[in-house]
Amino acid sequence: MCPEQIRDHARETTMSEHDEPATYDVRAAQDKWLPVWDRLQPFRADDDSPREKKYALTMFPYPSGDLHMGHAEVTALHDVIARYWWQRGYEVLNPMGWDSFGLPAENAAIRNDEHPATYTYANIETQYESFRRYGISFDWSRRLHTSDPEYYRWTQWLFLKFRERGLAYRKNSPVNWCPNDQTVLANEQVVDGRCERCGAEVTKRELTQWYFKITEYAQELLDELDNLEATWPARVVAAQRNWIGRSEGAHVSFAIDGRDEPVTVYTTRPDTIFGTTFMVIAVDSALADDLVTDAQRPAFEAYREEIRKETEMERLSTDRPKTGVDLGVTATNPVTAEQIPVWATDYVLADYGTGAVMGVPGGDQRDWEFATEFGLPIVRTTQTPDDWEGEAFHGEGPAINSPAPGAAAPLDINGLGVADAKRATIDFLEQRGSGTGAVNFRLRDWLLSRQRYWGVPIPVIHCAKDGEVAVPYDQLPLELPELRGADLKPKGVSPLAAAEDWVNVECPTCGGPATRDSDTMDTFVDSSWYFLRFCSPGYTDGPFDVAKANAWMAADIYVGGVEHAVLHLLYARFFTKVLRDMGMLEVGEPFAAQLNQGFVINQGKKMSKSLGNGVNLGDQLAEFGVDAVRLTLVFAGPPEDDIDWADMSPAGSLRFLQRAWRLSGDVTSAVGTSPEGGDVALRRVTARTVHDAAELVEAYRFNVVIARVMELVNATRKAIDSGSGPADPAVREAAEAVAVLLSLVAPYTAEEMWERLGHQPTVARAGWPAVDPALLVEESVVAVVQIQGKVRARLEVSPDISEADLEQLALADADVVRAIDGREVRKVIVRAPKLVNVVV
RNA sequence: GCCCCGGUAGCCCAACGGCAGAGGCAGUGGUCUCAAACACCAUCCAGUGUGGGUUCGAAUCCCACCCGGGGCACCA
Repeated sequence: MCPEQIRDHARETTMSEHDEPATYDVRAAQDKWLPVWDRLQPFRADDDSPREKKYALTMFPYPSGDLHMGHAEVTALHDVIARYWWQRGYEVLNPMGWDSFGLPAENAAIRNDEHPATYTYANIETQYESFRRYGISFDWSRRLHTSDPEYYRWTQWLFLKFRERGLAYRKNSPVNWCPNDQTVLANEQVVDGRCERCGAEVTKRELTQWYFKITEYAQELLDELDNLEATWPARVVAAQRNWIGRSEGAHVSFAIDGRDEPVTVYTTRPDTIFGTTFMVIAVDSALADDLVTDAQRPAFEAYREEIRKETEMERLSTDRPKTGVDLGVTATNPVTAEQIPVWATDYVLADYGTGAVMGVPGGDQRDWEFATEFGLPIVRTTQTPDDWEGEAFHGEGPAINSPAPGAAAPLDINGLGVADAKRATIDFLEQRGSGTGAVNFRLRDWLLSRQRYWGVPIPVIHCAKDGEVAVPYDQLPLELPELRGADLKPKGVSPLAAAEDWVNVECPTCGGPATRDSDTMDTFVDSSWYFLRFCSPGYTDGPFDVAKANAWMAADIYVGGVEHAVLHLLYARFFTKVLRDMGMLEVGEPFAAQLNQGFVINQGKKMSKSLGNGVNLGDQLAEFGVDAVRLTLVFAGPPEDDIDWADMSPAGSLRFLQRAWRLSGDVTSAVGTSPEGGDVALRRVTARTVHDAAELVEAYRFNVVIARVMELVNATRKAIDSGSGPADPAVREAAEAVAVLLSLVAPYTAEEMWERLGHQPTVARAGWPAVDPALLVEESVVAVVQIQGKVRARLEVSPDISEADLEQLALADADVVRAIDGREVRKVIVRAPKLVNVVV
């Protein structure tokens, strides 16, 4: 298609014979209503409103370039809910801001030899203008940016408060390192051994870093998911449960030959302890280093060196042979008193449990492979099923060899099922003082230090004499030094460390020479509390006004991408719980309900530059207008499903909007005319549509709402053209309902309709149409008569017909009599007023 | 391997355990036009992934399997 042939749908205005425009000018409408809305400020949330409050939250974006299809989809869906609440008479808080710290700005700054703020704030302005034209009902007076000093001042304040409570601490440990971005990564940011952001293979480094003690809240974070199950997407709840990864088992102490301290292992299967034929320790743990004998040290260190060179990718591949080194010491099985060898290996993780595991090859496949590799004995402790052909068996079955036949042991669990055997073993260990029941979590503490510039400086000073010293609260915000371009190039240490004027300071305690912490915070810290700041964005006496936060929180809906299922959502939940424990919040969960939108894809594939299948939002908006694009995204299907743009028809959406708009021009009755006495059939459709639309919006079934509005438009069109005519007050009632319902998704079209119907702006605050309950009851319904489940007749009956009357009527019907054909009626099921089923 | 979600016309999607179709896209036929595009009007189209079960009656509930999407995974 050559460019001249591309039709300009949005601008097109055709005239009918009566000089009555058949379509309205989409672009002119956009230009016309934006200033009106600016003047009316219909979506400004009033903290002191007597109306019931609703908090409609959608994930704030990172300012990279202009808005794209993904932003368009999530905000269009979100806006249906926010605008619906306004129409229903709630006071709605619907704020927006930017998550404006982060790596892309820093990389752009290096590329262009400029300050990251230049890129950041230019993009924010671009996105802000696009959002405005896109007509989302945001309260712009509450706009915030996490990179503003007046915002990150409070991020630093919260960090210091967390630190005072022992929830922010430094420790030295092997951490995930992205060699490309030259910074550490949280566990959550490593996906399949690669950096979530850039895809580089992640390696390990031994570093001293800041952590948030999220593990202290692991149990509560898990427990509260039960209460969120009804209102959060199942996949998010499942993902968080998986990530927290609670397991129940026992700590068991093994005495070590020639060492005072025993070694404690964590196991989920204490009942298999009789099958423990060796012990394995994480090779990269301090414990392994401590246990190894002088004779074995050279072999151990060589092995450890070999392992350190591996990337995460290599370590995670499960199909390679097991490796390890004998540490040269022996441990004593506390139940059998047997001496077993102690090995170091890389298949045991240093930072989970105790970093040491009892090797039970009969019950654990990894141990089986290790035992096979090194010729260690294998003892089964659970009876395998008759048809078992596998190796290690971890299923249900009676305990065997516990103890082995003929062997003497102070404990005997033979014959017990797994659960009973576990309990008996733990009881025994507890009595002996060599073990205890224990719970473990997969969740690790949250590594928050980043060796980059464009983030929140960690407000701590390191002094040779006083150690870690907090920057005094009255010196916050601790602002970033002015660095740009080449200063920001990744060097493996934070660029802040090289800013000598900034990093060298006097110790606040002793006045001696000291240095600032040169790392910045993970940007997930910024987004863990922004929804609280929105409740009082200008507040200067704390991160937020406690009374206002308590008035608005929790958010009644949080709309956003499922890619944040564990990261952001888990961190935000953690922050909320800590703030509650600090007495600053009443709620312990930030998001009462949640909705995840799907992706916008094209031709069955994710949009990408390399595939060349990207759909540009700006082009779509220019061609079809804001309303048609929004309508297309909302109508496409259930919100959580992916939308394939190739299957969609924004032109069809625009056609529908024009059809709807045309109704408003056809209405001839005066504004304010009572619908009483209007065509009852149409009034019923209107009432039913308005009534059902409310339920459908609340169930997030926006696509069905649109379908129902289309039906209403069709019914109204018919009434005008071939029914009661344009002067019927029922037609006005219907057209006005269409305008209000459309205001949830097509604000410009709805406003045009509302004006043409003789009303003042803005339709967005017109209020939900009143529904006469009498109109929801049908005058007559069609009852279906089935013979053997097949429909044989239809009867028009009153909706409140009795079952007996309906049965009688059905059996008397000529078609029914013919269908029964003299056979004996064995049973008649009657479901008045809809159905009769005759069984013969 | 374990756990979640989903399979309905050519396509996107509807359907309190009760007539499989609400809406849209595409298609087809008309109206308009010198002709076409746009627009408008009309119309065609499946028995619900497979196999069992429960029920008077199953797209819907239960079981198994297949396919697709997602989460966790050397976490002891």
